[in-house]
Amino acid sequence: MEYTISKLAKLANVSTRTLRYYDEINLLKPARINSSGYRIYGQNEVDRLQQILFFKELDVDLDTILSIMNNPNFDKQTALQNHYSQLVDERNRLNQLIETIEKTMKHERGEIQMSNQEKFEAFKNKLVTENEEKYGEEIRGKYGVQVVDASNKKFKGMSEEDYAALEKLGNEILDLLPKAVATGDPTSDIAQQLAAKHKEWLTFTWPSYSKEAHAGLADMYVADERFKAYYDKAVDGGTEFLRDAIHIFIKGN
Amino acid sequence: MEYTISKLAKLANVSTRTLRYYDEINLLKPARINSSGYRIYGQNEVDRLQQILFFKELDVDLDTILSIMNNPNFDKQTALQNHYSQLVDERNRLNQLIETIEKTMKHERGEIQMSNQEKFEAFKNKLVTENEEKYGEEIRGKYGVQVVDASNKKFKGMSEEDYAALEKLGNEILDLLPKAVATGDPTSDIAQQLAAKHKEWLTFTWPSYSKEAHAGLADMYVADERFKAYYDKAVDGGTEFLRDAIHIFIKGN
DNA sequence: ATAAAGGATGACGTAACGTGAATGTCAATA
DNA sequence: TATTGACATTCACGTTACGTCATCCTTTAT
Repeated sequence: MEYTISKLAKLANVSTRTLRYYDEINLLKPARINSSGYRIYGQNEVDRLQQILFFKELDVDLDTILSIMNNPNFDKQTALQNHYSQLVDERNRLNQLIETIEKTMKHERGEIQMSNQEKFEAFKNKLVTENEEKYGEEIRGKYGVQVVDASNKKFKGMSEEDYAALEKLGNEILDLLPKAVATGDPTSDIAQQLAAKHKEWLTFTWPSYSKEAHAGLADMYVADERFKAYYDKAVDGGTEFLRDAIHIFIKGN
Repeated sequence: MEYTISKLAKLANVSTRTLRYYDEINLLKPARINSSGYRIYGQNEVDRLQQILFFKELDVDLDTILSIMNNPNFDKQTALQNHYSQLVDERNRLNQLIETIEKTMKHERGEIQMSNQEKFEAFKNKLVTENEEKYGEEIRGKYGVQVVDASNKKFKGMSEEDYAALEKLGNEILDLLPKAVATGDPTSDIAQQLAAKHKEWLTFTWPSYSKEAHAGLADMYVADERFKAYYDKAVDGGTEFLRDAIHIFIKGN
């Protein structure tokens, strides 16, 4: 059986360019050249190509393959051994890399976690501070001056306008809350408006808004007497209602 | 702290060519160029280079590193994830290769084993043939004509001179054996000379001499009545003595 | 007869530098 | 002060294993 270059290429699943290149570097010469200058390959060449591709599979470079195939006394066993060691080394290197990346990713996730945690704590402290400003000494006595001062510092970055807008939003929420509770339905338009406004208010100081965090905060309102007092002061049962409205809100958005 | 190109190169353990290349592809520009056209790097550049090298460690290509470093909103976590998957894939590929090589090596060792086994069988047959020539019909009856003929063919490659030399060695061994036995000591000089000569004789027809094979052959002499008869004919207890001498010989050589 | 398919030979491009060659600059020494 | 050696600069070619044109020739099918 004789093969033209493209027949052989298809047979072995390589490109014709590859075969011409192998010819060029004397790795695989055609059996003969016909009268039109076409490369013609025979069975020997097919076998040799199979051998070449076998070594290539093993990531042996062509130069080495050339040595292997041209030197009959070439110690194939030793060559394989060497290549084997290289591959194992390479695998070890990869394992190292993979481990490093795993650590890095874990570390970064940890940082994000920590940083979110930190932000959350700071945020909580800030709310405490605000409440404190409104309700005075009794809270300060409970949580100490240091915590409050530290949290104040963390949020000093805000501009006057931002702060004013934030205040406005806060007041709008307090205005809206009794009206929403009056509907008795957390899914009502006005209740959902309330939740939306709360989100707006929240994103003002919380850079990375997420539904989970929003829901968590809503739950925290109910669980923490200080916040409960703040919202319940506007209307009785206001905190629970706000929480329910928020939970419904995040499911629909 | 400012660094010239070679200072930074040494610090980061890269070549100056690498730094010039990074400059060329805008991956790492020097902080400034001094009046003589020298590249001057500062602390920022050191840090950036560390980052670059970190990614390089992870086998990220320079083009991607450039994107990562130039785009501050680049999602590092996702990038690492992607790269991580690639590395794992690559490791899987390597595992495949390693497994294939292991199989191949085992297979080839198997072939060598088999071929050695075959040679051993053939060798044994040859000795039988020689004995047969000396002791005639009774052995031929035991082992059949076919085996003998087949083994004869296998060893026809030997030249006249080789064969003569081999015969001479064989006779020398038979001459030496009674004298060695007379000393009563397998560690004696003459016994060890005997063993050495036996090795010489053996390597004549056995291309791949090994201590283990030599010892194995010695044991076989004692276990196989035909060989035992051959050596014991020269001197009583000669076979066992030869075996002991050989065992001692291979330990000292 | 003509067109499509397949063959051949250049020759450039790739990634990340290594390795000169030719030339300029700086600090120290005879 | 002149020189030397270390260090700097910019070309520019080489490396691997082909991919991808461009240009031209041969075979096969219609």
